[in-house]
Amino acid sequence: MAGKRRYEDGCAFAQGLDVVGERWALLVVRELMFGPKRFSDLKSDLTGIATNVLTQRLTDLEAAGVISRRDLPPPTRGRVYALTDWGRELAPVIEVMGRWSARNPRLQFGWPLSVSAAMMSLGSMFDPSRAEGVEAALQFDFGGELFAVTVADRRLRVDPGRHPAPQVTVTGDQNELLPVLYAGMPVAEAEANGLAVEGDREVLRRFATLFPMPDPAPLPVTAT
Amino acid sequence: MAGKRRYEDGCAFAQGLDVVGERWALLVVRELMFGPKRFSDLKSDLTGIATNVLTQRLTDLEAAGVISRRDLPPPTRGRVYALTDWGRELAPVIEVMGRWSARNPRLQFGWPLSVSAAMMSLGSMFDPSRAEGVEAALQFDFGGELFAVTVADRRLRVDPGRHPAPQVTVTGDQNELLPVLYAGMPVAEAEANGLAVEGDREVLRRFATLFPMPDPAPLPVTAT
DNA sequence: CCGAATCCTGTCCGATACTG
DNA sequence: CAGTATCGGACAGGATTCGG
Repeated sequence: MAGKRRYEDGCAFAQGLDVVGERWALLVVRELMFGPKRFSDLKSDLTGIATNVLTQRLTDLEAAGVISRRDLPPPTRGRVYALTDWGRELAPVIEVMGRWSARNPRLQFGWPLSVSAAMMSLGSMFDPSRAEGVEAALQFDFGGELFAVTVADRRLRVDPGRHPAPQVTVTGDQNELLPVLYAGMPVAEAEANGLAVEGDREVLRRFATLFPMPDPAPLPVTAT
Repeated sequence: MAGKRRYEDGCAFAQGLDVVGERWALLVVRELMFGPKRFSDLKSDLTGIATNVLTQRLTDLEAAGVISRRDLPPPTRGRVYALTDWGRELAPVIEVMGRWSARNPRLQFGWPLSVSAAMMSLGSMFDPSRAEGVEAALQFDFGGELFAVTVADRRLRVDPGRHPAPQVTVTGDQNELLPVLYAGMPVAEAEANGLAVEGDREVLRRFATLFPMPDPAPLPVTAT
């Protein structure tokens, strides 16, 4: 419940911060972006979140209309949390802010990304102007979570589930793939690191050129 | 300073939240979007912020490279805070999130908007598809803060300062103009409320059709 | 075992008073 | 004008416990 600390500001943006501006809230949304999850999945994907905080966020986000909870039918007992249509419309917010954050001069590359974070980052970093004439159909399998990724008509699609006709299939840990996309690591090196690539490696290599990293912003002139 | 509570998440988006995800941070950025401001201006435009919190945010945002502080040359004693180039790139983040928030089913219209909030909302709500063939040149004067607003080539520009050749000039309180843009209030009614309109009222009337309000998202099925 | 409620502790926020 | 000092209270973080 909570005493609901709010900005009393007529600005819709500020009222949006009242809904999803609290700590962890947008990360919960990010984790649900590709489909419903259970409490324990959220807890393990959001490393560091406390159970009571997660409970609180789920309660608040449901009350606001951003997510909904559903009880699973037997035999799979349990409940899952899913974005509402309105909640799913936060995807551009996450993508645009992710793109801004890519210029963070203090960006850290050491920490791992969750599967959802890695897949959302594709939409953030995709550059349509580089996709002229590119057609690609990829399937990713990150520990059993499948994604169908398609580039066509200068657009990128990232859908949960199996791809009907992939040209290349990538299986392994998402954190082994990301250096190929964002740091120019050769595909062969990622394979040596444990990533399994089946099919047309050239499609993956070409795909990896569509996600340019922007230059980092300047650090402040720390007069400390 | 401070023990800097951080998500230790490799996701650039999450690291962006580490920079501008704290309470009030993005509202400070919003207030600086059209030019530098002094501490006391920020304090009065952000109704409800405590001075120590504002100090803390300005310190943190400067350390992160989002804003910079400059001491004014004599005779105007004092210092001002300005966005860095990287900080200015947060404009799309605020606009996209503002657009999402416009569908908030609990959106409150009672509270006033600051001048910067009102001007940022134009960029959020502008619909290019409605601006086909529209050319408009407006000047707004909100208590001495001037803005040059231009629609041309299906694009909207909102710049601080005087417009070189306005077709219509609006003077008064920004909160008297907004119902004309977002709630279909007739220009004449806003004038009766105290807004001063000089020049071609038809330009303003046409301008007001470019900012459609989306349907609110459904409220959750409160099964309390 | 999953989802959540309940401690307790530490940090951050909010409001006001005060100072260079 | 531009902050600092102070303090109560709200919220986050972590561990433990409870109910289905």
